[in-house]
Amino acid sequence: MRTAEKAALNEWPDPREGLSIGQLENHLGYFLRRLQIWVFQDFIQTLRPMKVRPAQYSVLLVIEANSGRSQAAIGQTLNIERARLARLLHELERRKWISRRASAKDARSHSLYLTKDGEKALTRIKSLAKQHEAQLASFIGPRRRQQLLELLREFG
Amino acid sequence: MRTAEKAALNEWPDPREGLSIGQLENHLGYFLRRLQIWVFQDFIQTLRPMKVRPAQYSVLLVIEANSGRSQAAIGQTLNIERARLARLLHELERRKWISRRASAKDARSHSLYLTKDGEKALTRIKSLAKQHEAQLASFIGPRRRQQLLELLREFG
DNA sequence: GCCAGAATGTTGTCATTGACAACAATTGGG
DNA sequence: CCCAATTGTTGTCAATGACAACATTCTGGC
Repeated sequence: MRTAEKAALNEWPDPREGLSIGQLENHLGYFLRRLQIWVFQDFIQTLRPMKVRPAQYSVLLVIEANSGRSQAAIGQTLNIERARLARLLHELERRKWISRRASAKDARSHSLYLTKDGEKALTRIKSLAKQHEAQLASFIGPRRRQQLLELLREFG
Repeated sequence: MRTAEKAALNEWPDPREGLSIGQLENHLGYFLRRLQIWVFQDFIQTLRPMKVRPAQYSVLLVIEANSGRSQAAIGQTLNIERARLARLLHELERRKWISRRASAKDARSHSLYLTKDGEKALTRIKSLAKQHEAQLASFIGPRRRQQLLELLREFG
């Protein structure tokens, strides 16, 4: 029997801290969350010079890739609720990284754009994000990172 | 070029909502978080009859697997901060699922045990958790679930 | 063209979570 | 014995998700 199978059947107490995690061993959500927390904390640390958090970063990238779209469209793409996105955008606007113009087609909605400042900031931000992704690769192994990415990408 | 590679290079706009997620396509953390949110929401929904949330569930399983250990030990195992764990345990104690006794060895610490009620509840809870895990497998595919579990387990 | 219902963005509120600090009681090393 | 560290508790703050109410605007059926 291989190592992974033994662990899956929980034949060993996990030696870490001397405590076993019991049947958590078989819950994908547990491990998913642990890694996700590690990744986000590393992201936040690495991007600290620009004071950008993951949600803000995702909004900036989606605006960059879809210039002029509405808040509703951005929010649906990222699964960010209207109210929360409105407040996120206020902050990005306060920092002069994005601008919102009244849409020509629909007076209810705002078209979102990166400003020149925003583009400049995003260049630096992407460079830090790249560094973060490299740290992640070195933590979990570049090959495993790639495998995980491919397995997960199909549910975006 | 294969589909995954095309997507990785962002040659297509993602047709969902008509918007592209831009360079998020290459961020493991983004996909990790999306799936993690799906998993936790399904867990919370499925366990609603018992009103148990993921953190509570993980604490119950670890106490079950490590009867009599201290809050500090449980907290370190699950990466739950002291203050938060204290409040989690108050709630579980209020529901009469766990008991805390003064430790014989160290008067500062509390030994944690499941009560009879707790064991009974945990049986039902585990059955719902099993149902949740089956739903997850049918959502992402049993094979992919197993692959992800094995890839992630090495960082518990 | 008109009106009811839907969509859009804004603001307010609430519950959960993570992080941190302060504190009392207790332990352990020197 | 004394001082630093540990344990558990409580309080506070910031970030987040969820939800409701609201004004404005659009859309579809008539």
